[in-house]
Amino acid sequence: MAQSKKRSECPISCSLDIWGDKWSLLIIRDLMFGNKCTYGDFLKSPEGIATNILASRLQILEENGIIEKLDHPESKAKILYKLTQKGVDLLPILVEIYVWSDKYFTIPDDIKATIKESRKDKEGFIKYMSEILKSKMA
Amino acid sequence: MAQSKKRSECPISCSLDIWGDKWSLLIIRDLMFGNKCTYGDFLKSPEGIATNILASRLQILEENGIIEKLDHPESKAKILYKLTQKGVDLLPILVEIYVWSDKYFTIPDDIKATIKESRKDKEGFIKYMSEILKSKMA
DNA sequence: CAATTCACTTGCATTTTGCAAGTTAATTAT
DNA sequence: ATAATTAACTTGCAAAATGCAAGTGAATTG
Repeated sequence: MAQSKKRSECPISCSLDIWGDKWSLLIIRDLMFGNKCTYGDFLKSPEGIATNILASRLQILEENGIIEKLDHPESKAKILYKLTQKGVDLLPILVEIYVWSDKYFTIPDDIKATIKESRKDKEGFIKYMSEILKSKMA
Repeated sequence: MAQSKKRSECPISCSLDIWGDKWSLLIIRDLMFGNKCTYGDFLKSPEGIATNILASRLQILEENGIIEKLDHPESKAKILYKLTQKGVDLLPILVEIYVWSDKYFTIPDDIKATIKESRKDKEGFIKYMSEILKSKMA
């Protein structure tokens, strides 16, 4: 089920082999900014990912070391998904996607404010967010 | 054939609706860094995109204002594809993908050198590359 | 003016996606 | 204690997207 084989040695291509689809970065977005960390959380996102697709993406992301599965502190029935450092390091990419979107799309106001924030001091924002995400990392 | 409808108002989601697949960013990479600008050029890239997929992606990218089609100065049989400003503005995203890849993949040496370059002065590199790309813009 | 190049298009098999309906273990409600 | 609910998946199947090979037609080259 893993990402079968890479198409070339190109870093862009290798990256897309892992998370270059319509869903993976949304899961990562949810983990980064959405305060979501369970299977059920991801299902609730407005895009409406199908359950089987979610399971398959989570597996690929885990196999590639972007996320990991942990026991949920509240319940044995739940699984806690979290970003690894490799996953957290995708943050600058997501930030640049936000910045690009901000230039070319109409963006919901709350997100727009955060983007504006991040643009003022991109490095600072990324460091700040990374710290928050790391602190969530058990 | 256009990107039918957006899944949510989220900028990440809207962005992925346009170029969130395994091929679009490779075409954009070729236009940015590969000195490629024709249909035949894109076909020659090592990943081996199928002709019908290439046609479909080019159409979607054009419909979304990322690229445009121009008469090729050398021949009426050729079409010149180029990035619009909206396309050029994807550069920071590509750069961050390179930077991430550099940390987690083994990267071909020539690309590695350019990434190292870009990391030294990210803003400068992006400005410099943008100028080059703009100058290619007829 | 015949062969080649260029940018596609078409047909079809394979793969992936999307949807609905399970399944199983853990938890909560009675 | 047990019944209903929740959580994280899995399964089956239809629909859509992808990949491959073989065209097509206009422009260009030999």
